[in-house]
Amino acid sequence: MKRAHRHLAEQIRKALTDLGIAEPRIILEKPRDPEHGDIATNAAMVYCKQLKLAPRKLAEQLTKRLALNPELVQLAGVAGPGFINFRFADAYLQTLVKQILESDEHFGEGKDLAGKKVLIEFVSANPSGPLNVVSARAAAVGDCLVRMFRTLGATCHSEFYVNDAGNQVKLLGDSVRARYETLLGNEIEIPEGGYHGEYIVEFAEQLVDEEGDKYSKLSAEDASNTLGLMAVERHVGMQRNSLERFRVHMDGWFRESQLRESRAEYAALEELKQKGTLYEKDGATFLRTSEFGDTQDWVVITSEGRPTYFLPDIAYHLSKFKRGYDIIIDILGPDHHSYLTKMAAAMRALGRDTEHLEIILLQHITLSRSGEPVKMSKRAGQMIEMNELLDEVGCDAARYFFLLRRTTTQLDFDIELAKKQSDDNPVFYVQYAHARIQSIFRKAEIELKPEKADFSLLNHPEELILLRRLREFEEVISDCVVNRDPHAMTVWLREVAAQFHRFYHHCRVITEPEELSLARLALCRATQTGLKRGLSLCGVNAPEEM
RNA sequence: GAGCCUGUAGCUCAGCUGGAUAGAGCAACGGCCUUCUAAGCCGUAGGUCAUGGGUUCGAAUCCCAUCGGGCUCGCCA
Repeated sequence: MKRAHRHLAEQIRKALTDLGIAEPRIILEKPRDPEHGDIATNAAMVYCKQLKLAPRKLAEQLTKRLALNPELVQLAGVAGPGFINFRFADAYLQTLVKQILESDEHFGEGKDLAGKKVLIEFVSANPSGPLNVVSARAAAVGDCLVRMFRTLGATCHSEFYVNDAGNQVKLLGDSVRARYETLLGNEIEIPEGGYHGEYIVEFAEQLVDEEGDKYSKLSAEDASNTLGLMAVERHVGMQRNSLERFRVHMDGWFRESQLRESRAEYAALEELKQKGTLYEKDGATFLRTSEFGDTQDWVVITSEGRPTYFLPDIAYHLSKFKRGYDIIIDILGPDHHSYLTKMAAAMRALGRDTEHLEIILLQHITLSRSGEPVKMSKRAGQMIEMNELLDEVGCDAARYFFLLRRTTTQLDFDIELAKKQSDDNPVFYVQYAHARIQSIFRKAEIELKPEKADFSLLNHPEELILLRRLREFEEVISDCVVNRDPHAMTVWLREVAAQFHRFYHHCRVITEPEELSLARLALCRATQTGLKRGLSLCGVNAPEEM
């Protein structure tokens, strides 16, 4: 669907070469003002100095040398400081309908990243409780990126890292045991830094109901260990369920405990030692991260001889490198920004090429109701669970809202707006366009026969604008993947929906003559395919009725 | 003190790998339903792109400084 662009680039390159420019770099862009055309090149401004010509003069000379295929693009003139503008041929745009109908559910698929292996790690919440809304944005963004990478042909693996080892599991076990014993009449305090959530109480109640005082008979340490591991499994299960409900499937659940069983963290430590990047100070072992781009060194083994969390994390990332991915992406919260330089430094210390390691710092969300902020505090246990959000606004609205902003900006999620079934709710606006198209098909008593349709009848300005939008779909996917940010898809969806509504208003679909109806029905189907595919990349349903 | 993100219309934000007269959605105001879903469409109004410098043919976009907002700087995870 880039035939016109390829053709233009080729012609401009040839013209520049003829004028004596060796290996010119051609930039084609979309003019901001559609009046100027569909495609523009700044080639004349870039190369005018080299050829000692005024930019407009060079532009004139270039246009004379272009042998354009009128079925694809037409010259729209030289304008401004020296832009050369082009316009798509109507015939070219009209053939897109046929292409989209033929691609159908594969519309947008490409091969740009064929053969590439990509790993995206996201959410990776601690198994200390159910998922809360803080993880939901990462789930939505991460999953969309996975879908988009795959659409461009990459092999993409989604992964959740489970911190099911170390100190916090002990704290979790102690917290469960405290609740459990208290229920049995033997009051025990929840330890400092322990977990106070209601879900711990529920778990303890369940244990008492089903297994009585079984765990009281164990030593305190054994009971804590056992209960801690049981709680971890329970929470991982809850988290998996929440994610599946959110239409997020993780291909892998990487367990820290397994890393530790194979003593991978010590293997990594040994490797660091061999590279001469470790040193002892005050009884602790430090990694010289400052020599590899960080502002300071970090402890990997405490003076008590325990690994810090950093060491297994290094081992985990080393495993990512060893698994042979071309692109490794971590999606983390903004509070982990120090992690970026820290982990990259550690990988460099191990001689790894960190060009392949990318960390997306996804900014926080705030919740509000009709503009009033909703207070959330992890400490005070006022954290809203992901399931509660899904209960209240549903999966479609939740996923779409989390994609509405760039990953680098904070996002305010208005719960009341997400629930509203009206035009100020962006997800309904787009879904409505899709449903509206379906209702046309319900009404039309003509069978869609694209092979017989005469697409040259689609020459109303609103039809041609709609076609221009649909043509952009592949570019939008590509932009999202390149920028590692799916939000542009929501912008495109809104624009396609808006243009469809405009078309709908100006052009009657079910009409006379029948040839025109057929062509317009085909355009409707193509639009519907675009909306459906775009929504699907966002993980949002495209309803046929609303 | 050091670092990361951010500042564009009344509100929420696009545009940021430099291009032409800075856009959209809400909210406001005025129109459009005997016709395929009015959950829609059309129009009006709304701007010191935080501020000051720099880079160049050209800066909301890149660089520097200043100011405002959010976050982080542990031998916790």
